[in-house]
Amino acid sequence: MADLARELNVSMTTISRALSDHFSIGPAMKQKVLKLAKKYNYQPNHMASALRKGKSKLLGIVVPYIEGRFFPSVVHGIETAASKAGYNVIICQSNEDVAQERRNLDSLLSAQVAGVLVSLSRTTLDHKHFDKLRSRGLPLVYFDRVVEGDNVNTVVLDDREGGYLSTRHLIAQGCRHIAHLAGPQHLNIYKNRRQGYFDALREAGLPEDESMVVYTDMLQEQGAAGLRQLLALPTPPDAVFAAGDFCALGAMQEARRQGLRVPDDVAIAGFSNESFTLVAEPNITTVDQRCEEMGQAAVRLLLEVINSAGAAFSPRQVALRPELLVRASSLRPAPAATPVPKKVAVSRPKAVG
Amino acid sequence: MADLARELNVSMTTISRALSDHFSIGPAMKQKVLKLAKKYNYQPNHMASALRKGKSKLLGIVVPYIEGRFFPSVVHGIETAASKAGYNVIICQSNEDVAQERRNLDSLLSAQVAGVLVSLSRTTLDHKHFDKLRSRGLPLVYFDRVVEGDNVNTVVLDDREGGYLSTRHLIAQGCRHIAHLAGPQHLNIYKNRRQGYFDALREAGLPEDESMVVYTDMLQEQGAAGLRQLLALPTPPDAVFAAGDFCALGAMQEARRQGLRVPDDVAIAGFSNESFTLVAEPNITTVDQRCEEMGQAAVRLLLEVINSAGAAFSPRQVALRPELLVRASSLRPAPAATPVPKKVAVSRPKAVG
DNA sequence: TTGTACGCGTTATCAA
DNA sequence: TTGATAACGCGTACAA
Repeated sequence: MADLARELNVSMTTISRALSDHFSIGPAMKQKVLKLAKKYNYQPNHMASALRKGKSKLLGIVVPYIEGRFFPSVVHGIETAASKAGYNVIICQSNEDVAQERRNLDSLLSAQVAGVLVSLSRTTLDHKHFDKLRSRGLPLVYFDRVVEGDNVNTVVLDDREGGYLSTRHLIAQGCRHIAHLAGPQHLNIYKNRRQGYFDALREAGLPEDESMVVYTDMLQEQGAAGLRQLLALPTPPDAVFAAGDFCALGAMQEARRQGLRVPDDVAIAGFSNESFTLVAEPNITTVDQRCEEMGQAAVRLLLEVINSAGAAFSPRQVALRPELLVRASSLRPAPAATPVPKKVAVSRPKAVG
Repeated sequence: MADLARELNVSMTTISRALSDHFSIGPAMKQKVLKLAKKYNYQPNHMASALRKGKSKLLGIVVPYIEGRFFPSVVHGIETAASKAGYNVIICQSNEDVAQERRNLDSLLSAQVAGVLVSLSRTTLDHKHFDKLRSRGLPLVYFDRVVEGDNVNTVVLDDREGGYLSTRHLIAQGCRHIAHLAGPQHLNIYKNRRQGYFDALREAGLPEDESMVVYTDMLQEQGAAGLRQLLALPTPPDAVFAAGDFCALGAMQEARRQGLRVPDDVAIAGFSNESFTLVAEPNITTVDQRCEEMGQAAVRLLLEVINSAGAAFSPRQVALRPELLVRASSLRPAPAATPVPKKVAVSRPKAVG
């Protein structure tokens, strides 16, 4: 600060230059300043700097909530990547409420963040409120729960591929009547998981039967109820692909209540790699969502947009490749009785960015 | 901004007063300004305001990491409470590393936060680096992993009480040889859980036997190894109180591998209310840590310090009351054979703030 | 009730 | 290579 300038009999300009590693500064002077700064343990005021430069080192995050396995892990990835790049993160929760989401955006706007990372609330149907960011030129990246289209920056798991891999695995285990416990179809993630399920069935020449699909909100009880409903069909399923682990757990518990063996009588696969999938008996087959990678990819993309400052940046959509984790709940005792059907066009994974 | 002032032919001062609800402002004028502000959707610049007033609306959080059940839930509570009070939160991870923790503090200092909430890293042995905050008059509250002493603000779970309740419950179930899987004793939480365990034994007139305590890092495998070690004793335990759920899970799995029935042959209780405790078979008895309440209490305390601005504030230590969740893993078929010993002095819960 | 003038800490611009 | 000056957006004495 001014103290340093006085003590060294130079101007504040010189101090500023020394500290910010400006090119026009003598190495000798620079060392002197830095040394004295240490001694007084000078702490730069990011606010003043941001105010002057119009650029802060803050990123905003808006998530529906910070709980469960997914969002905390993504936030973990975001914070790690941001911190590495010299940014701090401000975190906001929308509590699955659009109105709150709107307030979050205003709040971040006021905090002068350099960019925003968003995962949409469940009740967000239109996204006019994000135009406010656009009009201020604030870089924006959606992750996981995204706005669809090619004029936005997004980072998602390739959920279709996840559903595809999972269902294909069940087919390879010899299952021929595979049911699906689906989630709310207005969310891209559940829509795509269902699509992957159908893609795998079609590829294997199995019927795409809507009566084998039960729509739920992915709750544990709904998984149980869903399976009950499916078992009452003329041809009950010999496998279930659930779009979420809680739902899969509910189904598995219900199966055992009904005296069925898992995976022998009915194989089960979930989605999300919740920690309890390794605790349940039998361990539940699931799909890992690469939470941390998603956070890091989102930050990487956001920083690219920020650093492209002005230079027209064409929006990018990144899809991460999911990982199928095969566990006991879907592993038939006499495995691979049926060879894996060979891939055809429809099975190609989407481009991975 | 200036635009509004020009449009209304008044000074910026007037605008400022209208927006900040100053007392000396005409209601008519105030309405006009607010209306125009909406129209232009004016967004206050918190940085400029903070710079001018020397007070920001930002709180800093430093946690070891954002994963698992505990920290995300506390952060959830913190963000909720802070947001309600008009604050935003900046979150930092120390990754269990003191050096990183130090950098986090510098970072928050530079961001001009109004106060800091900290849960210490595992490798933090001294805490001189927090003096830097003190010397700048920055309010500081520790939570969960705290500095001990009465000259700091802390919010913790009453871990001693948790250990006590858990052990007392096992005794009431008729168990007489109760072992303890303990955690690193330099962390207050594990030290206190162990203390509660001993308190309950003493109260019931049972021997306090160090050979029944195995020290671990609370990992699942260590729980299994710990139980193996205990079962090799001349008088093997008929119950185990583990200071963490992962450890309890490992012990339970090991018990079943050895052909023992849980809880009949050995009863098991854990700590933390991890979500898998409800998935494991049998469900695991555990202690809920009131994560969200902890976050909210920490924010409440921090805001008190902030608002006491200058007025000498005497540090406070808050302890939250834990909740014992009794599940099948510790519930003997013929329960309450032994009456609960009556409480004596040592069993009194500590004051709850 | 309103306006004027200045300063918070930093940096960009221009001149030396 | 360095210095003087103004400005970022807002809030607050003080005067009107």
